[in-house]
Amino acid sequence: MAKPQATKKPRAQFRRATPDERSRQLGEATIRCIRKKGNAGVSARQIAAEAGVTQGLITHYFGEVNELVAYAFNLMADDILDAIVAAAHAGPATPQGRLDAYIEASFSPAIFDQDVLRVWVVFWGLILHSPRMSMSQQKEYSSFVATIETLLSDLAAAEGFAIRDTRLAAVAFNALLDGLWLAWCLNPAAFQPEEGAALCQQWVEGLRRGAYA
Amino acid sequence: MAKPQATKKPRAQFRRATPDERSRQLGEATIRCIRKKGNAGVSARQIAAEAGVTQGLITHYFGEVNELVAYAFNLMADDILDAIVAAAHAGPATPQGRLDAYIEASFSPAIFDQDVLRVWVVFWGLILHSPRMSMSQQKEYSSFVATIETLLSDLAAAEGFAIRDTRLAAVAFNALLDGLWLAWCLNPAAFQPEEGAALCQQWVEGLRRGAYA
DNA sequence: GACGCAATTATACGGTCTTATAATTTCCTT
DNA sequence: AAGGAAATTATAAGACCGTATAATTGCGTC
Repeated sequence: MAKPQATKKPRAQFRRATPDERSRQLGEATIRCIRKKGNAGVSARQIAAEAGVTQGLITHYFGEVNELVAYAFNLMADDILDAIVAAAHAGPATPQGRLDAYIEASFSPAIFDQDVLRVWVVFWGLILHSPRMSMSQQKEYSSFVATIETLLSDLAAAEGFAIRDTRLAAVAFNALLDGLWLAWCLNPAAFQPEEGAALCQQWVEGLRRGAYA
Repeated sequence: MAKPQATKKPRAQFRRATPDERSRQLGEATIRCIRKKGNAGVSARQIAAEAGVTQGLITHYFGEVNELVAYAFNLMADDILDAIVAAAHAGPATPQGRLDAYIEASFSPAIFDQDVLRVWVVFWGLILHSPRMSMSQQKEYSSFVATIETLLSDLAAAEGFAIRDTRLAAVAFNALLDGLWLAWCLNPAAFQPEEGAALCQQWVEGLRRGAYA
């Protein structure tokens, strides 16, 4: 038996890409891996395979896997906030209309989605263990609360009711949204998305009636 | 150099235990491992070492690690619910008093604790991937909501205000609690625990004022 | 069109993981 | 006090993982 000319093994062809292209490609592959397998999907090998490249690229661009995951977190959080804010601005140009649109967008299938929570739970786990991730989270959280704060404050001004501490009210509203999202994703039988949206509206009704004054 | 009499290696002594003892011992070791390292702490080797036994016992009693983790989840969830319910019953024997005590207990350092969330995040991740864990979660969730539902319904009866759907109101209240817990643990600078409790009280005030009628 | 640098692939090493299996010990029963 | 079933330990096999290093190739530049 002779294996004559195969002295050198063939090597895969590849295409060079810019750092931005590769980073985003790897970041999106990371999110897809986590969507599919949760924590079990976070591995340099799997992510590289999902992106169609070799593991070395992760080391090359991010040094270690955690750094790539942190990048993916920012990518996804920004996308979600952008989508919700865009939805809010696309609604009727009144404080009430924008807040309604914000709520509606939060309960839309793109976000009220088990797969999305699956990704988020992995991020939470990392935030609790990595100062690097924690810093990113604080930034993203502030953006969410600030956005809600503006919506609530505009509504209060338009309708003439008082809120003692708008920032805290926004914290509560955001917590209610996240809590409903979490509960529904873990157990979709607990309530209907529309019921969740109604509960948010009722929270706002409490605000109107001076419960937070 | 001679190693004369050591033909047979010594074997560790051990004590037989009842299935209940061992299960609980392993379950508690599991929780300690997760508290310390999150997902990274979920491994048969580490848990067995933490419990001071060998890995074989986990296979012997639980078959696979996931089954042990599900057991640990039930253990911890029951403990927490019991603690909060006990606190509620220890408060003044009025609807208002019990609800206040429930809120206060929820924001106590034993629960409003990063380490506790760290454990919970791991459980959430598993719930989203394992039907077995999901069933446990649904049971625990129902217990929490039912408890709150009773508290709210008693309060409404005592004070004479209306709630259209008490179950949904309880879902919202629970979501608010979980959302605040999550936000604070991920970012303790976001607000003070007392501020969180106040936000819950204000939610109840909205209930009183008929926002959920 | 050849050159050379950086992007990318390929490969190897040491470690931990899960599960399975065999050997040993405890303790209940008689 | 002896015997035996079940609990427990010990060990091994095979897979994956993260990181480091060397080899190759794409592609801008001269």
